[in-house]
Amino acid sequence: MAGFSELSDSELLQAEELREAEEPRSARDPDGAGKRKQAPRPLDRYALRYLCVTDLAGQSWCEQQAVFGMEEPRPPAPETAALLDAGKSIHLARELEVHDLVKIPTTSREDSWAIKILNLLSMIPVLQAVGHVRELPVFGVIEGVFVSGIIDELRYNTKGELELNELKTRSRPFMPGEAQRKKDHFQVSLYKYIFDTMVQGQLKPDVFTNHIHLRPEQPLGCQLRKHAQKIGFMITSFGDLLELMHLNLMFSDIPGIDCLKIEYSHQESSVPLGTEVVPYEEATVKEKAQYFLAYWKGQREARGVDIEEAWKCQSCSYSEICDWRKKRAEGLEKRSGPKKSK
DNA sequence: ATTGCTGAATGG
Repeated sequence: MAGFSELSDSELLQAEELREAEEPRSARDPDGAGKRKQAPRPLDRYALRYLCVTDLAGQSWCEQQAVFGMEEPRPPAPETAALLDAGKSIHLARELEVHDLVKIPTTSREDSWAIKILNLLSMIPVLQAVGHVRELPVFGVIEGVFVSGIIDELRYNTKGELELNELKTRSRPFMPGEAQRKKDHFQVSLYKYIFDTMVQGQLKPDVFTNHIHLRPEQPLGCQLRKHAQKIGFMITSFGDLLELMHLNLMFSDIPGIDCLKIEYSHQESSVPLGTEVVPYEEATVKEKAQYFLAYWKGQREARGVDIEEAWKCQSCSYSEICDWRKKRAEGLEKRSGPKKSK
């Protein structure tokens, strides 16, 4: 509590958790009413109005796993959970080095989205003045799908370039394998893609109303308005904020990201393991995004990993219900040929 | 919509 009460001019707003009673998914459609004409696209089936950057990155690891994660979320295995927790607290500690967290009560969906947008807007002048921010939110539309994410760290380096830095902490003291690096490269490339389009002024107010179905006329909560005012935004409705956001991004004079870096470090010893400079290939990023989003738009079936990456299944909590894995095993059996002839 | 609708990322 005490840690969160200090206010500074660079603070991160946080939606105060208000959990409502959860409704089981099965109770939503008690079947029978509407006859199915066509299978809905996965986005609609899971009632997803947007995807996160890490959802797409997760697809790069194993698409089938990412899909299971949406249809029946399961907690990770205990030892993985410990790893994630360790990673989380390291990230939080780093975040607190640069700004405080402030809890803001919310009463509407517009309020919670307003918090994310205010966080973004409040970080732009800090980036320009201090030259360094952490946990910067990004929003954009890729292939017609709204995508949201948070950039770990953004700074102007000694060369004056705008540099993205993503910290990855590891349990074992060496660099990750190819599959993991590929996933991480895609993750940071997506951040750049979204960030660049955002500062080009492409994040228009109607993106939030059309894709997320937020109401511009919705008045923002009192505490939220007070806070917005403190960081220089006089707003009453959510639409006011959207207009301000668009103008701010258009005229903020922020360049695109020049340089993408991933820093791997050992969790226990915090020994740096290596830094990867990720070459940004826009065409490749677009292609991959298009391929992964095609699944969510119902344009193709989900795929699991190929036999070469079957080792991933060992750390997957869905391995025993995965048909892709089963079919792959069956196919392998067939191909292994007539070993025993009677 | 009758009603209702998600912090993202954490690591492998």
